[in-house]
This record gives sequence, C-alpha cells and structure tokens, in this order.
Amino acid sequence: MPATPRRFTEQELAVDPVDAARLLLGGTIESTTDEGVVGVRIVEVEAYRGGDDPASHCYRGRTPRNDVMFGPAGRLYVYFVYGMHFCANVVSLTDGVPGAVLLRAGEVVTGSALAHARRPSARSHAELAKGPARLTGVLGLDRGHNGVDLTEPDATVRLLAGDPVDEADIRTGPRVGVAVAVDVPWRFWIDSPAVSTYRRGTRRTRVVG
DNA sequence: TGTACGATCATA
DNA sequence: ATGATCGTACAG
Repeated sequence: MPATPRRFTEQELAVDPVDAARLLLGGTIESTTDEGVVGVRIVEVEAYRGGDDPASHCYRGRTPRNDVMFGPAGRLYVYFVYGMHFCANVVSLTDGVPGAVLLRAGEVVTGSALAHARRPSARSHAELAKGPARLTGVLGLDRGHNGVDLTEPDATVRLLAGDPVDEADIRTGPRVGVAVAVDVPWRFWIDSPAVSTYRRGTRRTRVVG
C-alpha cells in the first residue's frame, strides 16, 4: 500500500454514479472524531440517479432532504431511515444533476476497537460494517455530517483511493431493499466476507380485488 | 393536519 | 418472520 494514499478529487467523482460506484470499490473512507479514527475499505456500493431512477430519493425532484445529491460531486449525503439508522452516500455528477453512490459495506482496516465500541452487537470483525447503517455507524457519521466535502484537504471525513480493482473481479446485481427497478443491476461488490446478503424490497400496499 | 412507508438491523 | 421508531412526502 502507498505511504500516502491518494485522495479522490471532485473531478473524478463528477461522473455517472454507475462509474463512480466502480471507482470507489477498493477505496477507503476514514473518519476522525474526538473518539479516534476509523477507516473502512469499501467492498460494496450502489448507484442512484435522479428523475430516471424510480429507486432514487431524487426521483420526484429536489427537496430539503435530497438537496445534497443535487450539489457538486465529492460531498457526503447522509440520510435517516426506518426511524433509527443513518446511511452514507458519495455524491457524483455535477452541480444541478442528482446522483450518488450508497456505501453499502466495507472492512474495518483502522480503529477496530473503536468500531466495536460503536457497534457492540457485532459478533465478528466482518460484521462491523456489513450493511449501510452499520458502515455509517462504525464511522460515527450522522445527520451532522450531511453535505461535508470529502475532497477538502482538512476534512475530518476522507475518501482515499485504493489499489486498482480488476474489472473482472467486480460483481453486479440488483440493489438491496428496493421494490422498484428490480431489473437494474446497480449494486456492485468485490469478494469479501463483509458483503451484505441480497434482500428484495417489500411493497406493503396491495391492490385488493 | 393526518398518515403510510422506508436505500435497516437485531432478535427469535 | 417481526418489532423498533420517526422523518419525509404527499394527500386531503
């Protein structure tokens, strides 16, 4: 591994989320708080677009919640789900055009003790960041981190490029937990025990007839 | 003003 | 398979 890992730039992330997703695999997201440093090697991601993607938070236009997704690339989009969890995305594309990459899972490579302290229910090392809310949890990220610029030299949350991943080693499939656009294979992962298991989204309202 | 439903996780 | 738990979006 390089002595000084290269930081992702806004320019290289200002591409289609599908391309940004592949780019991020093998990279590392690292966050520093007063508690310490935790770093996670990214092994599973999902791409989300805008008005043409029914599964995206931006499908129905710009709102206060999804505003960051419409902004410039390289920002962190953090959202709150199920009344108790946060998930983190890397914004892609350019100012005014929505797109993001959900960080779904990773391997903790720095700060294992702090990661376990933040997620006491984790029964193994691989489980620490196996899933988007777990990954966000070990990094100590919440709504206060929404919009932070990951490309800033002094950012407390950093996005570092890893060793290049061979295209042939990237697997793809439908996105986890979404009930629409089930045929769209915008989930990307590389082999790792931290990769989460596939589950299709559930639709509660049914037409009674 | 009310309400349905999540880009999830933990436990059983 | 199910409960937890609340912000958001949209309907009325």
